[in-house]
Amino acid sequence: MSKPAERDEQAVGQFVENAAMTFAEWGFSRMAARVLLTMTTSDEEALTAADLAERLAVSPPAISGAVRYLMQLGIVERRPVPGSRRDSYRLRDDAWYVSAGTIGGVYQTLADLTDDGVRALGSEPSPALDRVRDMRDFFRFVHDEMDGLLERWRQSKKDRATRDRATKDRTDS
Amino acid sequence: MSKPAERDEQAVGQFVENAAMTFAEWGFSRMAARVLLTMTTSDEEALTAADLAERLAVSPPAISGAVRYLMQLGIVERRPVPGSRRDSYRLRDDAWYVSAGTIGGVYQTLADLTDDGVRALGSEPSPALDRVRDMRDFFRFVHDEMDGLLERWRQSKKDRATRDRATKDRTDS
DNA sequence: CACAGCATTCACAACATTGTGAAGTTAAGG
DNA sequence: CCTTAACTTCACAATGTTGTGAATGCTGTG
Repeated sequence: MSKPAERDEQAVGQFVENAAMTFAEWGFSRMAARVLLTMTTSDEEALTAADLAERLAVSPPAISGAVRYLMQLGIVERRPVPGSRRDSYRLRDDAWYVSAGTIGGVYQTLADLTDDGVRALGSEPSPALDRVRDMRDFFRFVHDEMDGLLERWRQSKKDRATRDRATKDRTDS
Repeated sequence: MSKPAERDEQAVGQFVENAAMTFAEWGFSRMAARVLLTMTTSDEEALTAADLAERLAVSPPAISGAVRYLMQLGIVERRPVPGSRRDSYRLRDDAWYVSAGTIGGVYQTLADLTDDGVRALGSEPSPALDRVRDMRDFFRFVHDEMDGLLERWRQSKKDRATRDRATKDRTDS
């Protein structure tokens, strides 16, 4: 058995920044993305605002805004630290599942919005009406598919967990 | 039978701007979104850059950048106008299908990026490793699901078209 | 082959975004 | 009840983004 590779702190930092920037390009708040990735890559169960501020070398207000954003998306939970005035922040176990659901809600918004467009175009047949109806239907379709997709993801994750546990059990024996 | 509702130009304009802004919030280039929606809601098969510039009250360079963006995503096609030096731009029929595929590619990028994170964390078991692996698997999963989802959309659209044609045929008879 | 008509590129200016420092607010502990 | 430690709000400054006008390049046509 080869010796296990160790955590490469510099590479982890690069990954955090790279992934955060890719998220940001997608409309995700930049600082929130950096906070999210920092939390994802740290072994601590929960981090305080001060921890995050230090690791990212930014000021507390920046953290304040970022965690509010993340909490609104349901990705992060706030917990008071017993015996201290600090709050700590913890990633929800099902963070990706939840955030995907939230993001999926955008398709509903888009579908509703597009329905306004359908109405604005009148009932007379026209190429524009065809296109906008198609657009609306597409958004509705994707929204409807989202539920099934997330359910399959959860199932797939559960299967993997079961398999891994079985492997571990064999190893233990 | 009630008289058919007519196209409400003002409402259409509002829809264009609303939808464009929603797209923009999602990382879509603002002007590109306005161009896309304008094309979607116009009855003409194709529009020239000048048409677009006039309808949106912006300068030609803005259109230039926007259509390049849209062409890169495979949403729009450029066609020379016969008998003129102008180019015209046309929405692809399968615009939503194609663009969704392109956007789906982001999940591949994210999965690859996250795989770097997995490597950076080393092979020693740790909470961080679990989380980042989970993240990578999620992106992979969504990417893999995308194909099936788009196939189902295409099928659903085809079914609808068939049904509509049947309805029309009955009406015609 | 020169000109006319578009599209594009470039530098810039207006605008929006985002993180900082300082002041304000809340709550725990002496 | 006052002090202190944390989080938050606010105004501002730095920065990045985005569309404009002027200049440039390209292409078809007479």
